Amino acid sequence: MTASISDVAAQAGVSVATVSRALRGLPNVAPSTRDRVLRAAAELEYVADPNAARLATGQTRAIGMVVPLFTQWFFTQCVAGAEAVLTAAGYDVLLYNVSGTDSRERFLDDMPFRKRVDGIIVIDLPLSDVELERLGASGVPIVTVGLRSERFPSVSIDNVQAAEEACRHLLELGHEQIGLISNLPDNSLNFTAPLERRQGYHAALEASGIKIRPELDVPGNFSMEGGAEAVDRLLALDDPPTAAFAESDEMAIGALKALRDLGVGVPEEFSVIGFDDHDMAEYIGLTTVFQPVVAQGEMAADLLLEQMQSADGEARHAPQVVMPTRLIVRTTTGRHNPVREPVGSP
Amino acid sequence: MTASISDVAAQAGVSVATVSRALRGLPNVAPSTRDRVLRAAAELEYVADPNAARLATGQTRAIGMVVPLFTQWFFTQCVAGAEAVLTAAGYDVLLYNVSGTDSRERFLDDMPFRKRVDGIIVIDLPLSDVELERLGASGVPIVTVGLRSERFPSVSIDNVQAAEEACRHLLELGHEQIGLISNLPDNSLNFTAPLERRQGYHAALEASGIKIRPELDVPGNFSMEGGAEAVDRLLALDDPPTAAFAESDEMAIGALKALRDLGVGVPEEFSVIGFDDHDMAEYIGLTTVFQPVVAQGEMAADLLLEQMQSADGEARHAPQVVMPTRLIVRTTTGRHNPVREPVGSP
DNA sequence: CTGAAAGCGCTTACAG
DNA sequence: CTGAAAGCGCTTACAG
Repeated sequence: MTASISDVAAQAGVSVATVSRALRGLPNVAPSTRDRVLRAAAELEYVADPNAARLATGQTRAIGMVVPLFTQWFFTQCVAGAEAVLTAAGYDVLLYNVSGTDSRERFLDDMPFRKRVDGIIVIDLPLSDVELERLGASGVPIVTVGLRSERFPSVSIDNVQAAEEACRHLLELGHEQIGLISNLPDNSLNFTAPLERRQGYHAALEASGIKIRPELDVPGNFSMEGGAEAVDRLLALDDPPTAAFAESDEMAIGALKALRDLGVGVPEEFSVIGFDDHDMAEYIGLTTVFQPVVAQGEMAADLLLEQMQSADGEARHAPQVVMPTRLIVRTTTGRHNPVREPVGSP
Repeated sequence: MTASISDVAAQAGVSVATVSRALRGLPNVAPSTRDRVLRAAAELEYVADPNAARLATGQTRAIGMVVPLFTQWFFTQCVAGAEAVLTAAGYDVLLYNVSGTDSRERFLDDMPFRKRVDGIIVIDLPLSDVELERLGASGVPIVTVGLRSERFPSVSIDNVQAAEEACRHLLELGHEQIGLISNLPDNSLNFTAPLERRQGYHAALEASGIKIRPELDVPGNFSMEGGAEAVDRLLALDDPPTAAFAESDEMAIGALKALRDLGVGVPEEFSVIGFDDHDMAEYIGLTTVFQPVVAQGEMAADLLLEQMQSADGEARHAPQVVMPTRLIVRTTTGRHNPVREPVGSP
């Protein structure tokens, strides 16, 4: 029903080989025959069947983006960045939404991207060494974002240092009891970001000679709801903190809501700092640490394209790109102000 | 390098036809040979090349999602909904990000999805009748979300009525001068939602016998930034409104920020209502009108799957699903309170 | 500069 | 229940 290459060949009075060459802009086609072919193709509204081309060449001209839970802000932004450069380079982009531990297992077992794409970008999926090895054995070029490994090129940020900077900001404002709002209690998916950010939190406190109180480390599930619950928990403590570092802006926003509901003034009575610089952070006045998200996606796509070029042949080197972060102070953090202490206390 | 069907056939000692049947679970394969084939496939880590299957069957088992600007909340949620049902049904999902008028033209001209997918879901891309006809002529099943037409199945909401309800809420609170924060000044992409929501705004005011003041209708670009600018504009008016209806929550959030910066109390001095029930609306206390976004995506996927079933054959009927919305009152709207009027004025 | 032909890896009547 | 063979629509040496 729809035109194939032989229809075009017939219409133009040439062979299919010539049509193929002419349409793809290959050299060694007489200008006049190229014209004839182009005209015939246009008349027939011909589009080449990519599947036939894929079969013949072994290249799919498609790449897969694997993300856990792509409705989260970080992932959508990152995918958008990658998508833009991939599309510009003429690639189709396939979405693999790998959320939950079972779909994760299935993905790793089946590796459904094989023979479907020329490469994949894995965003923030934590992978053990043997899992990395398995993926690598599939033969498809991979770049990871968030996760660093020797095995594949990656793009990420320095979570430890960024988190440390966030906490130092709180310390400099005079806070000593600082809550940490982190991931799920079990971190069943084993994300690395929470681990590293926690490490930065510890480093900052220790550098200030402040004792770590484990009860100040509460789960926030990387969601707004979780952030709100975390605050409830922190403020129910006997000796509650005066500030909190939330490992994502979404959790910070949840925290802010809980504080509002509780009637706790921000930042007069409690300071909150987030992580990401979510689009909304500016509008909410949230102090946070900025990370370039779209740019990480773009960079990942660049790395993948590059890696696919040199896929066969020369020794693989796997560049590890670390992008800069920076503290952005807005209005949810302020000086520690022991207004609630009994007047006249030491 | 990677195993093909004939490798499996050799390993199992059967023909490729039998391998094909066995692996796809077709009937008429002896249990013992099926076992043998399965074992051989597992040993060789065989995966069928989908491109070959596509070529042979003419079915791609892939569907395309075309979205303008998918970093916006609405689109990501909607895509997530559709993606989940499509993936569950065994389809690959391709992303077509059609943002900007030029990429829109290119998309409509080339229809790059032809021969690549079995169907597409078009989210909120406004299309003229001739454009719809062109898309339809491509022969690929289509369902639209947001846009209603006789031509294709669609899922949408009643924007007019929903917007009317939002404005009625403001009117019932005593507001008479109500700003409308809408799309771009030119609406160059010709989205239908802003048109319909504006219509609802007009209807509500007219029903209350309130005169429409065109200067209260300001562009907000469906972004937070635009929402903030819109408020600046409204409050610079000689006779400023006391409330505003923003056609999206993102614009409403921008508006809220501008009001905060201006030191205008919400809702004591100014009320704001949004549209969408964005994930964050609850956390911000934003009064808004809820629309089911993920569910619209899911429904679109269901309709598409259904439509693809009956693609050839019986007369096409194009169901138009309209999903319910509802007002959610939170804390950004309140009674009109003419506190700023000079005391003792009539 | 151009064409005939093989081949990519599947699926699917058609026979048996 | 199974196999031989044609065919899907391209690309790519190989000849000329």
